[in-house]
Amino acid sequence: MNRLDRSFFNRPTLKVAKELLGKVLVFGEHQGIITETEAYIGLDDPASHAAKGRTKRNEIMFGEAGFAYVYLIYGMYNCLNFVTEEEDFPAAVLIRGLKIMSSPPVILDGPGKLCRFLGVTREQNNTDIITSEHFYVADVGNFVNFKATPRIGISSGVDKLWRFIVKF
DNA sequence: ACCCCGATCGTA
DNA sequence: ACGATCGGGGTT
Repeated sequence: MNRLDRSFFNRPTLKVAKELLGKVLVFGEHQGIITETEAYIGLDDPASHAAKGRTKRNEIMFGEAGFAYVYLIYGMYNCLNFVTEEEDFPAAVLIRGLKIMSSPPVILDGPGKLCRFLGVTREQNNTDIITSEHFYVADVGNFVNFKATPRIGISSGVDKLWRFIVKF
């Protein structure tokens, strides 16, 4: 497995979000192809948790690239992100879709479903994806086409086409 | 202490 | 179309 290093994540978030498509997410016994991502970028992105500055919850987004940002949404669901870009610039990529290559394959179309299946919870918040033994992303040479759309479930920043989804 | 609401999902 | 469910963050 050609595991992604910190320099992959320490780049412009739109590049990282697009290039994560087709990569393999490994979490313990589970692994799957990333099929859908969203970018959340900087203090000026109104849809980002970091839009109103640093807080206890979002401070991980201000940290070093290559760490997991996991938060609870709607009191029930966990969402998995990977922090991108330089320290002190808040940005992350939300992992929204995964295809588990079992037989038959399992399609996980949604950030909450994906975390529930994998068993990702807030215990994984702040995990270093670059050095963790059981939690990382690998490049297996998959090439994918994708399309860009507005992000899902947000009420501002709808003009930005920062959701990326593989085309079959 | 209180209130509003959210990067969702399953059911109707 | 709507309810579940609860913590984050702002306000009193």
